[in-house]
Amino acid sequence: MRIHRVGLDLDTNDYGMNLEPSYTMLEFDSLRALPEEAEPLVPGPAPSLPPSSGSLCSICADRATGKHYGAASCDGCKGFFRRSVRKNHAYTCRFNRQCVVDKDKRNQCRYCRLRKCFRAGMRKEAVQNERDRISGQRDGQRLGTLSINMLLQAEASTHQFLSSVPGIPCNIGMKKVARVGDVCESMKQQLLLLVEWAKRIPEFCELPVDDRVALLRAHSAEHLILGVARRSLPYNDIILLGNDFIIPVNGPEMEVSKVAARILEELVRPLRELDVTDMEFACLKAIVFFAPDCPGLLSPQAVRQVRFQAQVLLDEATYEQRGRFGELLLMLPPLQSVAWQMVETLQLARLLGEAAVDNLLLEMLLGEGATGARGGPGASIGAGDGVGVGVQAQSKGPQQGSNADVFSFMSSGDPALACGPLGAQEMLPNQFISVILPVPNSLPGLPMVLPTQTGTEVYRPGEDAGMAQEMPNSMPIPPGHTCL
Amino acid sequence: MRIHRVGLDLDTNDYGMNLEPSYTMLEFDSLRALPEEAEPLVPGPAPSLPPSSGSLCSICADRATGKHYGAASCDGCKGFFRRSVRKNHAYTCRFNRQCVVDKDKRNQCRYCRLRKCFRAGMRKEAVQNERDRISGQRDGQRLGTLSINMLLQAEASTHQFLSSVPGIPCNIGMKKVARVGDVCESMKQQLLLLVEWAKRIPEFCELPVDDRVALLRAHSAEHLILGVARRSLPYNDIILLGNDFIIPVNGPEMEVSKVAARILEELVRPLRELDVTDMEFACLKAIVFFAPDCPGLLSPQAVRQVRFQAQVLLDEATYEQRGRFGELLLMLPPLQSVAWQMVETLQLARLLGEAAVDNLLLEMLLGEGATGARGGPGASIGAGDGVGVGVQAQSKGPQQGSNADVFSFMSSGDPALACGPLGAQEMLPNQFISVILPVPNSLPGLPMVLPTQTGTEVYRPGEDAGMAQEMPNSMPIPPGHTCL
DNA sequence: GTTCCCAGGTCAAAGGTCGG
DNA sequence: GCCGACCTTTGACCTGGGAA
Repeated sequence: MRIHRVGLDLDTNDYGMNLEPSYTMLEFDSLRALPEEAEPLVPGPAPSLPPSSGSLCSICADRATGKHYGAASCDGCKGFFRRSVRKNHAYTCRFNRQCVVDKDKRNQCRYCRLRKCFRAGMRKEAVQNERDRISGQRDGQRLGTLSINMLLQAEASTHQFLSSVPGIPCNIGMKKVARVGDVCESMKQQLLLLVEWAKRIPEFCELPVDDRVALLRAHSAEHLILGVARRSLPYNDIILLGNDFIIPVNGPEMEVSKVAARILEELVRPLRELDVTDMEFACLKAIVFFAPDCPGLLSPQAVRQVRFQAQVLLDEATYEQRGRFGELLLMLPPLQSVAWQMVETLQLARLLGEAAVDNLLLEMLLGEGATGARGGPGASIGAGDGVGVGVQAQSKGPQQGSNADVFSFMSSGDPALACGPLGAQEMLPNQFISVILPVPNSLPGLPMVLPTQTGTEVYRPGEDAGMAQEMPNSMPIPPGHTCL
Repeated sequence: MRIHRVGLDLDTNDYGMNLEPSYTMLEFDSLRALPEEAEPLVPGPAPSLPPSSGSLCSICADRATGKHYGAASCDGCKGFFRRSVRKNHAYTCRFNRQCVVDKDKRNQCRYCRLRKCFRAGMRKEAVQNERDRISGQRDGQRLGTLSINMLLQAEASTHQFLSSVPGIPCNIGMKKVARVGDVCESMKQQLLLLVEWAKRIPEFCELPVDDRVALLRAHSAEHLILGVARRSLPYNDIILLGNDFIIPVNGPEMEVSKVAARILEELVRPLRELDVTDMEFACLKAIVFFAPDCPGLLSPQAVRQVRFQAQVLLDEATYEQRGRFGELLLMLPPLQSVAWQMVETLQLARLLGEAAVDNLLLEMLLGEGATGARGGPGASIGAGDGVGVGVQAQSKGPQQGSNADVFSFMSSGDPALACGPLGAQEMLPNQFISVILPVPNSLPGLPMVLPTQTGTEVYRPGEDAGMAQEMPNSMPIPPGHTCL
């Protein structure tokens, strides 16, 4: 703005350069050469002098609304000048370039009108670049196909079984200290909820079944820890399990309490200091889940894309606080570290006969052939010694009767260290798939918030792709319509 | 000048504006450039402007009028931020949320402008309601002292011993395949360079000595992997060690090659796809290094602040590409995972008697009482069985003769799993400290890139703070001026 | 007291909108 | 698609309070 004023005369000069020398309107020129006080004089044949009412448009003598682009002008000439300059219009005069430009006839010759704008002192340079639109339509945060709302819904669906509302502290004096069996039971519950959660993510459902299994196995321990950390946000010296048991940092089970202490110290505390929100948690969970490094993935690029969307969603959900996005993502290495210690502890407890480890836990947390074992502690303890052959048939989960009967998930005799990053998917047991991928029968009627989306319909090439259909809002997924 | 102008004005009169705009533009530009350039030189009413380039708006690079809401900014961005916060505006980007925000284009996307305001450090809370001021809210929000240039310099200092320039592929046909001893030798070299690197970071030098030791130990394995991944960026089927040996993915040492394969697959490949820059590497290294979760830290908050600065630097360095910052940070969990597998492999090789592991490696990679062991594979193998008591005295490192003689780093009989997160620092061996913390004598004369900065001078409250002095450019750190 | 910094505010003149 | 009456946003400039 300041520069405009300083350079005003010079700016005007420039306009002279591209005007045709054949035409001159000397009377106007002489006016322009004078200081700006001369402007109100109306040039040319206009007989009626402007009385006293201040400002007339120096182009068309209409009422001026102020100075625009260097000349007192009306809104019409202002807009005309802006449009002409913006679009770089090149008009031609159909007559003799002597057209009268006044309020009535100003639209009869654009060439002469624009020329008069310049002569009145309007400057090209005063027209700015296009700006952002004013009328904002919120499109909601969506990127690709992933949306915050969808993640929040998926998250909400896993809280329906909770006795307490997350984030609301309960009276912990009422709660019992978990024994090893309680811990395992809670873990199993949470793993089943993780499967339910994943099924709510359309991007997950569209993956090949082997990839779905691989993703579910790969970071299940981290999801358990993430969940317990979130649940424990209101507390200081205990962590709260999903089945309402607690683990005190100074509890009787040394190893377990040490994991609890790390959860509190390395996860709960920083998360509480950040005051992490539901949206952020939802994004973090998806980021952890869609790990493209997970071994044996058939379509790692698809997974990478989903994670990319999730991390950009988190970025956008946190952009109001500098550094917040980074701090949240930097929770993930300690999350991984704590998760591995948890698995190690579980492994140890199992080896010492302290814990009867459920098959689902065996498969998802301690199983080999997937990331959970590779490089993690599961690799070092118990994986190379025939663990997992002796099978306990248990299906005491309250939710959808687990039809896992017998696992025979030992396949290669490799020591876990030697487990390569690829080629693991073909040894996934069918039973495992059947455990974690049942059709969700009569899910509670969570409204589908995205009406324009195709809901949870699934494209299954070669199978029942033709069955894909639009689902109405607020309708539960019908029985038999599989997400997978 | 005035005559000139009049002449141009005459020209103005009748040229059609549709003729040869390019010519005029050039003419105009040359004219207009003069006053603009001359403006700052005018001594007249100029209010003591800082003549140096110090005050640019950190959002749009226009001239800043001071700090506003936490960030150096111009009046435009200041007003924009205030209006946006006051009215609780929710903008939408019409493009890809990557819009350039500079002086010319700052009005083209309000979403991206507001986002950049936040990224530059503006805080909602600094905008007040109505007229009432929040008393005593004079918040420094002191942005740290960490700078990209300093990190780049520290990084450069560790490349001085390299035979090949990083990033430039060499003829790998000339290189020898590493045997286990070569690998260990390279690791030791790199660990010593890590110590040198750390000493170049003033923030590191200001930490208590115990914290310095803890940080050096905590993530040394990750630094080795990060370094080797970077070095191997140009290659496909080998990784390149620091001592110029290579490890092929299909080499004779199965376990080693498997780690190499993971490095290539999970780190080198994504890093190459991102086309990671030196600046980004430097930031990542600092982010990994300053890990506040590292156990036994006396001043975790100080470490956390340094890491915060580093991650904000990385964020700012990657601003142009949406999602890039997140993708870079998401390299860290696989880095940790691969590092642990590497340590596990080393541990295994040592137990099997295949490798003679140097004391430094023992201490920094396999040592207990620090993060390296906690939750990682070092915890599962070899830590609980008396390993580490039998000590080999080796000091064959070519650089600065390692005066590490005997370690006795077993202290508590705890099984590794039980290693608590706190209270580990008092059992650090003095020898270790003396190995890694010598005063750097006569460092090579790397030019100080930031002339206005205070170089590497150290503020040491209570000690020799008075000695802090401006150091001239291109002057090596004088002998006896310790960073530690 | 004086100066500086950074909150607040103002309003001319840019911008955009959208029925005609 | 342009026009232009009508509305919003921008930012240069200003005021004032508190701290040094």
